[in-house]
Amino acid sequence: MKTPFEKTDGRRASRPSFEPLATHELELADFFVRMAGILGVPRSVAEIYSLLYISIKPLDFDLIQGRLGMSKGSVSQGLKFLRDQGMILSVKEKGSRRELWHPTPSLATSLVSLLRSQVLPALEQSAPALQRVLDGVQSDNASPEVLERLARLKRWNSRALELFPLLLPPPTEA
Amino acid sequence: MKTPFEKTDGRRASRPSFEPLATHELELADFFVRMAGILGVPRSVAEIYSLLYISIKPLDFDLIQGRLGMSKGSVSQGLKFLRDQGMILSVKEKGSRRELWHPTPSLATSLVSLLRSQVLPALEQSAPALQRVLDGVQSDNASPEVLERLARLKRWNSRALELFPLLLPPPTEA
DNA sequence: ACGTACTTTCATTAATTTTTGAACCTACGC
DNA sequence: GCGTAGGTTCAAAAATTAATGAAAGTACGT
Repeated sequence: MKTPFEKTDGRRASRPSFEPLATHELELADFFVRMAGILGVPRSVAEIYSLLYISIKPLDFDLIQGRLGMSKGSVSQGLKFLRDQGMILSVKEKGSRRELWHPTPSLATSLVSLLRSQVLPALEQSAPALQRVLDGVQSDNASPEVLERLARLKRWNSRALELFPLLLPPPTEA
Repeated sequence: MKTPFEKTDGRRASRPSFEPLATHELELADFFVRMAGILGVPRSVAEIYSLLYISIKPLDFDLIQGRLGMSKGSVSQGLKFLRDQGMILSVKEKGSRRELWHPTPSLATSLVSLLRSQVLPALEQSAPALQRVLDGVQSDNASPEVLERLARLKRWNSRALELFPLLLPPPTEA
């Protein structure tokens, strides 16, 4: 029987201990947490990304969990989110089934995909809705001012919808 | 003595009744709520703005509260938020101390101010933090790759910080 | 200058979001 | 093929954020 993480003093098999985060690691995490907050991404996800971002080598599940002191569930969900957004990639050492995670080369691309996934659906749903609002107002108590406001809103929405695919091409790259 | 809102049946002075929202009003509210959600602005605030946006004339506190069916506190805080962001303005009919609210002419300007208030503080705090992270990593276990990543991050941050005031001039206009 | 119409404040409650962890998969190395 | 390392799920708990409303200002019309 194998004790998975033998302490170096050899006294007893126990849960492995991980380095607590260093000052600069905490500070980078802060940065990512703040930025993520603006986009409504939970702190745990930002912390995971931050750790991978500042790490020399790809990191495995247990190390992430251990160093950040978070639950298995959070690590699993956080990695899933980052993976789905194309923000991280995994490699495997051969002979091990364990995945090792590292950030994708382009953070820019990642952020763009994140924005896209947040904003595009809202824009898309809005186009027909705004038209219906315009119709509703017209049959109602139409005032030139309000009509103009709403028309402008609709124009914006259309333009944004056209521009988006140009600025932020859908996932096609490594 | 004046009963401010006499019911039409004339039986008793009671709390006034307000029109429930029409379909197109609900739909516009939906739109604003969704957009606001992206920026982390609470639903109640978006609803208030939406109502003012689709209204022909400036609206008073009680009408907003009544038609949206929300508490005094929420209306007060919502109006405060929108006012602070420069998204709404008030007028007064003379002889009344009641404020009547309407959206500022430029929604573009408003949104920009909103973004500014969310993003700028984060960017500002980050600049020195990122420098400290770089220093920390250098003294630590410096790897060219990680250094490059962090340097790039810092460059981004600086550029964003420079660009922001150009794109989004601080509140100076009507 | 008073009284009250109108608004704000803020402690409490409600709603929502995030995290946890134990049970449950699943596929790989043996 | 079996046993388990490695990971996922998801219902429940914890944390965070938003809404409420009674009490407390404030300033305006008289």
